[in-house]
Amino acid sequence: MMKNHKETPGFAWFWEALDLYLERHKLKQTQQRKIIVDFFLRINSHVDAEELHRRIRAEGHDIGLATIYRTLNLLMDAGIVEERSFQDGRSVFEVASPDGHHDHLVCTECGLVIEFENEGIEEMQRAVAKQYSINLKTHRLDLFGTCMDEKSCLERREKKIRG
Amino acid sequence: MMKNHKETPGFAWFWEALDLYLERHKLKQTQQRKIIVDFFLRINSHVDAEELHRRIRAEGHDIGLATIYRTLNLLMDAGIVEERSFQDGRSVFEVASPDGHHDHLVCTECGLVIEFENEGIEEMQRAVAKQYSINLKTHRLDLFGTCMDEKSCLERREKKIRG
DNA sequence: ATGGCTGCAAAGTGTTTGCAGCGAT
DNA sequence: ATCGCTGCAAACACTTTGCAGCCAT
Repeated sequence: MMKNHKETPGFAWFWEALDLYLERHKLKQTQQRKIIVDFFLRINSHVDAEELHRRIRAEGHDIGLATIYRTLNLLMDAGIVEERSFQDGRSVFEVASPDGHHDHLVCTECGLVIEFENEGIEEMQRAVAKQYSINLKTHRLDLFGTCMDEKSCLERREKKIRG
Repeated sequence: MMKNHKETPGFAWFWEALDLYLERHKLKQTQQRKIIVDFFLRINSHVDAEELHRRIRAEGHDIGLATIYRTLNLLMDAGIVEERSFQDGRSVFEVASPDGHHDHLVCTECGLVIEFENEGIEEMQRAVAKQYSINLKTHRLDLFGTCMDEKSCLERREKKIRG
């Protein structure tokens, strides 16, 4: 059973939601899915499909990139993963927060992503939409800048280059 | 000379900026560029490269899609056009507003794009960035919803389907 | 006549899909 | 024994690039 995973503490709800989704849709629990989800949760930050694939292969698992994409899409269908596109072309994926929407601060130097919520901004967005006669459904707010802490920023950048 | 265009009133500054850029970079003023810019300015809303190409061909001009892309990239290098990506995959282009940044309201039904500025939101963004120790450089805010005026929304949708 | 520009086709991205065989139920 | 799942390669959609000839300067 997928329920007997040993990794990714704190994400029991995620595994349970996945189990439920698979069961309801008569889908199967495979080794590949288990591994992909495990790695995804352990990284637990905004990863793209190829990065995830690379890390999984790096530990000796022979899983195809297509399967990574298929699994991420399945997790999105299950509503427990969300897709974002910060820099053009590449999508990154994150665990969906069950308690609502958040926006992102992205460091353009080191790639650090910080999630934040700000009710004040959201309220002003609703006002703007109303002003222009639009029924606001969703929004996307990304703030781009650079880390004030240059030391840790540089470290992250180097770590990324080294792979 | 490109200066002697008869179309796109109100965009003299755009043509002048383009002339200046071409001159400074020892680039040439060609028929194709003239036509592409003319169509782009006349559409004067958020178009993607293929849509622009389609409209230009529809009026009998034999210009390649690659040239459309190359010209749009040139206009971006010149700083008078900006690229946006609302719905994934496709980039849309708009005339850069010389007087600063603006954000977008997008109708997910008819594709209508409304530009707006809101200093209050921008100020709160700066506060958020500071709070998380990020030097804010730029941001991207897109509000997605549907038109309250369903009639004109439907009209735009139908017009789009008819081509 | 020089050297940038064009159209075409080919190559490049990131992502999806068809298929034959594999594996979970 | 089903029937979903996987890896692979091919297909996709959007964009860029190499090339031989064209055209603005």
